[in-house]
Amino acid sequence: MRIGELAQQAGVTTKALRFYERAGVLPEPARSPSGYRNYDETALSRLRFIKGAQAAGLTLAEIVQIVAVREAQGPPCAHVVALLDRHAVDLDLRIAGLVSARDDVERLRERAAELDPADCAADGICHIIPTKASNDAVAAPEPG
Amino acid sequence: MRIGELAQQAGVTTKALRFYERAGVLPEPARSPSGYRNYDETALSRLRFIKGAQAAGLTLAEIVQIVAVREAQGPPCAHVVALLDRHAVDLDLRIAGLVSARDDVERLRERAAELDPADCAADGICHIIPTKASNDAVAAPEPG
DNA sequence: GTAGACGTTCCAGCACAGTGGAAGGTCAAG
DNA sequence: CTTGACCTTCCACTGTGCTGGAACGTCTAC
Repeated sequence: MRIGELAQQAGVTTKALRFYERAGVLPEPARSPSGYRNYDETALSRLRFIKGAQAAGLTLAEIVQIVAVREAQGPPCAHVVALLDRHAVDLDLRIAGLVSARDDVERLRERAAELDPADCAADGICHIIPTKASNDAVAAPEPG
Repeated sequence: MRIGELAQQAGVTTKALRFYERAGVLPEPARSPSGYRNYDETALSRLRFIKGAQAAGLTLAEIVQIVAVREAQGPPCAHVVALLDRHAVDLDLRIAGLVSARDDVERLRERAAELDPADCAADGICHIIPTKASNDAVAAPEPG
């Protein structure tokens, strides 16, 4: 199976396949005498695994790890669960960060509604955006 | 005011200051005869604005826009509000994406608890990760 | 024999906000 | 006069997952 055929069946580009090979997630295939890559069936199931793992949010580096564990010591399930756990924590952190950022933006928009553009001093560029001096006004909108 | 002094007062590195200048968020300062940058007071308030805008999640490119609008047509409040709106939408999208990814990971962990590593076939690498053929098992865990 | 559709390699770039380092100029103090 | 702290410029690199293109080889069909 040539690279273009595999690419089509797997729904990726040939560029991506060569990239996967260099990244170590896809094993180096056999070559024809003229140097063309010659893939077998296992390449397709490997690619399916890669896509599934990516859909689960794993990076290529992590997929390399999983494949290595599988090849070194059999079923990598424990490793995969640990990876998923770490990702869950990471996702929670990032979600919390984004939610907090979203809240900040919301507060800024409320602040904007109360301010008059005419009061906007030139050296502050825009009075909607709090500078360090007035930062606590955003962190605690209603101190009293 | 020399660059090191400004950097210290603003709480950034001199590298960052030169980077801001090249990015266009910080205006080019006057130079001493020997080529040293010579900042005035406005640089500090500009930096405070930059930090505030970054804290609000705006990119340097957007900050450049805001500054340009301010200098071209006065208070950029409407522009800033539009930017904040766009960021709110963007944040919502990204939060939704991450939450969905988090749910996927959670489902995968539940699936892992039900599976026995002994059943893990080699060509799938790890049966916790669903391949395309069994994808709907994850999308709809309880079809019936 | 030649056109065109494939294949190969390597190098560069994207977005983002900087950081690190090299090679050299400047300034104040001792 | 020299040391050391500071300044200047420019180029490369970080992380992530590819993509685009150049320059060239190969295979198939007409």
